[in-house]
Amino acid sequence: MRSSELPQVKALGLFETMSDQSFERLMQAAYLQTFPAHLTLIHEGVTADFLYVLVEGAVELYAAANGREETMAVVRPVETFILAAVLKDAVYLMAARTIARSRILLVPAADVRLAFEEDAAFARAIVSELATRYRGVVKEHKNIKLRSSVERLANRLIRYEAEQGGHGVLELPYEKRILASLLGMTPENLSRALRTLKPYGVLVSGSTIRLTDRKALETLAKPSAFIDVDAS
Amino acid sequence: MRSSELPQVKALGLFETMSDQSFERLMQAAYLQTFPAHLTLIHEGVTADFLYVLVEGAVELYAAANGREETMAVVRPVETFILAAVLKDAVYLMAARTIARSRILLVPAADVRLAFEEDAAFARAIVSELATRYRGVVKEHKNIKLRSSVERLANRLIRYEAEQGGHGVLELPYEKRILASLLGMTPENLSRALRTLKPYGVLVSGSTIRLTDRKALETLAKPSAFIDVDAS
DNA sequence: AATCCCGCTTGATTTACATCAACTCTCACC
DNA sequence: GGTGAGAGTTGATGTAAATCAAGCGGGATT
Repeated sequence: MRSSELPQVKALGLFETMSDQSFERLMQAAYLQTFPAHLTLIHEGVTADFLYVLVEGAVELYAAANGREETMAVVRPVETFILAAVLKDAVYLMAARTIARSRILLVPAADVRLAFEEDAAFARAIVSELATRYRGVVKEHKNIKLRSSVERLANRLIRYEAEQGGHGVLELPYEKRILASLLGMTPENLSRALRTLKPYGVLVSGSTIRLTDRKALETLAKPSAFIDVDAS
Repeated sequence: MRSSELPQVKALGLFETMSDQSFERLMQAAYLQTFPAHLTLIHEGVTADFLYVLVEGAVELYAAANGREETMAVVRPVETFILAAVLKDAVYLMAARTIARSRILLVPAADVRLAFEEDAAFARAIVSELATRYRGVVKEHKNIKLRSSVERLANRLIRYEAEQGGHGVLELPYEKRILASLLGMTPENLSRALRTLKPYGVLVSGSTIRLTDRKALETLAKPSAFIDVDAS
């Protein structure tokens, strides 16, 4: 694999500390591929053959049961996904599909496990990454169990606004129906929840949202470092 | 630390492959302590100073926000808890309290991180453990997002019955109010949910439950290897 | 420009679950 | 052996959110 995206991949927390040699070898086994939007990349229950690195685009991780389907997470570039299944040589617990046209690096699972054995720095990075992801899911789980849907939405808006520069404006990074599912609600309810937030200074115009009263919104949302913050 | 429980601890997936020397050193830094029931061991938001190994008893992991409090998991012997926080040298995301009188091994976090650096087998075991835990939370998250409370209860009963030998009888391993919170419902609703399961052969007598119609119960519960099974 | 499609919104209704309140039962404790 | 506290149950009621059903509006297709 040769490409201009390589430096971005190497810059990822997971890869940046590993030796250049190991990284080189790992990348030689990898494929960079472009997928159209709305293509299913991974099916639930299939053995994990690749570690995926999303270089460009957007990918939705989802799960289905009982005829229902819910979005579990949305992956944005540059980020890896389904690391745990690869390490355990197990079956994917979530399915994945592209939201938009995406450039994705596919690293064979066996090579990842080999590099883990041979490069101590990579092993350390993997542990750090896994622990962070673990904590991320725990936070998401707390989010669902402890907050109402309006509170979840409010906190999500606050987070997006901060990620996008903190200028009081935010752009929803994907369709509202996906956001709704991610927040554990129906599209209809997301629509209503946004209107509920209007008195708290949330002005919606399509996928652009302005927050004009942070104080009020935060009073409602009660953001918490133990639920909302991404890092560590 | 010297005690008759040491072999049980060494037998844990996390420790069994590590060198005797590293294990010895780790245990020398550790304390074995007995705590009474209903004692809070860990507060949310405090820096992780110890890796905990529950040797005997039962521990509830819970989280609070918005004046609400929910059980996130129940730890049973012999098992470790809050490994991710220890590895990241971060703050606990969940609080912990004993459900019953418990014997707990406290391993200083710094020693765990040191052993991780020095013992490659231990590093491997940690990755495996973390990945398994990660997948466990993902499953729990799917459980909450994709199933109704009655379905969650039905699957939980099926799981307990299997764990306890598959003889059609199971003992609830802790109080119903904790089970209710773990399943994301109120105690009142757990009570009612158990009654709605009566036509499916669920006979309740205190904390003892008999399952007399597995077929019917499974038809309702639709257990899934990607949500319910513990291993990998 | 007309048409279709699909995401989104809005309103009406239903449903699952929480809350509130009262009562029973068990068990620890004096 | 009586008393009180807390777990569990049951019933009545309230509420958040899902479902059902139209309709709107913007973008792609022809």
